[in-house]
Amino acid sequence: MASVNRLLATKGFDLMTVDEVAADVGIAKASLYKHFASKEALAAAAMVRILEVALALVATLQADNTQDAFDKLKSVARWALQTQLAGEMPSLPAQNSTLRNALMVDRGYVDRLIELSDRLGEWISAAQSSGRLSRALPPEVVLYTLYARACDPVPGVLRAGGSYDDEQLIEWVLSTCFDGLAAR
Amino acid sequence: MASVNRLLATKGFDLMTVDEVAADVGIAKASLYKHFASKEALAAAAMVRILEVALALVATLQADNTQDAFDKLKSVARWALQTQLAGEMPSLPAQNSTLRNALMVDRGYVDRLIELSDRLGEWISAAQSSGRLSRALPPEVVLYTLYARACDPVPGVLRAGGSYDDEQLIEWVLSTCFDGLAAR
DNA sequence: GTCTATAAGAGGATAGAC
DNA sequence: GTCTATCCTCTTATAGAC
Repeated sequence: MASVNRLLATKGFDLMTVDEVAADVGIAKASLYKHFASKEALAAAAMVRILEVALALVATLQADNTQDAFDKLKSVARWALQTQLAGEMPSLPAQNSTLRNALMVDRGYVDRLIELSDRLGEWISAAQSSGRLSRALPPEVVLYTLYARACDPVPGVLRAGGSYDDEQLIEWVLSTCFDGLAAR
Repeated sequence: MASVNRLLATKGFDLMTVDEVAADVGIAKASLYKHFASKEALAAAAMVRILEVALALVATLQADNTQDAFDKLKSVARWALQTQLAGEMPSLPAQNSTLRNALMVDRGYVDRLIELSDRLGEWISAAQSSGRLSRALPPEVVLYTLYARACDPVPGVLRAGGSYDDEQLIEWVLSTCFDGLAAR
């Protein structure tokens, strides 16, 4: 799973080959196919794994009284960016690819994605009510934006081209996301 | 080129097959290879074409005295989102793939990308000086963020899932980009 | 559960006629 | 410039022994 997540993060689903995964794990490809029915199933398992981690983080944050809903959303976004820079955030396909279809019929994946969306949705509503999150945006728009930013290519590009440390870089990307490009 | 741009936009480079392009154009695959040396060259030509359009837009905006630098950046972003929703914005690969390497040695592509970046960079500096664009962000971060938003998957997802018209949807995405998710 | 070997097919690219 | 036919490599997936 760790190998798959890393390869999925760096190359994406289509460019990741099962041979590569097998080589990285150190077993034969046929052995891998004894555990996973297909390449899609392999990727789906990796996606489920990262969703589990996300759900665990959300559960921890829910018990935290020192942060309000807005801060919690930001904490989740920060974790996503950190995970992405660590090469552990599989980049999911936007609309294309066979993977998308395979994931959408995978109960384990869909159920967890819905659960995560529900939890985040509650925080979005709360943060809009409290006035910290923009009320001009439909909750749907906020949710999809957060999902998209979790796979944002910007941190990777900045790290590759730049002389900034990861900490600084993540704060800037978080700022573009929550504060926007315009001055405040 | 139009076919390639559309296919590149919907499926991405890796999932787009030369057979598909040929079929879409209505000629044999071998005929296509008489005009373009490789699949990479085909995609590069499409990328150059969209960069040309972008540069033309920038040139037009430069002559416009009714908008300041900040507004011009926003206009470019709006055009990018419209083009993307029209299925004419090829989605470039972030860091992975053979395409990236092929593009980076393609003089026609690199020269135009640098020119575009220079033009946008001037507006970014000006907009920061005038105080409309955040001074807390390095110009580099702003530029990469704008490029990334031009290929943002959010508008496509929102359109697929939603009952909003394109106009409204683009304004929301522009808002998340320039104003951020946080309330102002 | 792991392996070697191989099937099956997709897809990039080319040969060579017209 | 366009076509048909073909090559060849890469990749997913399976057969079957140990």
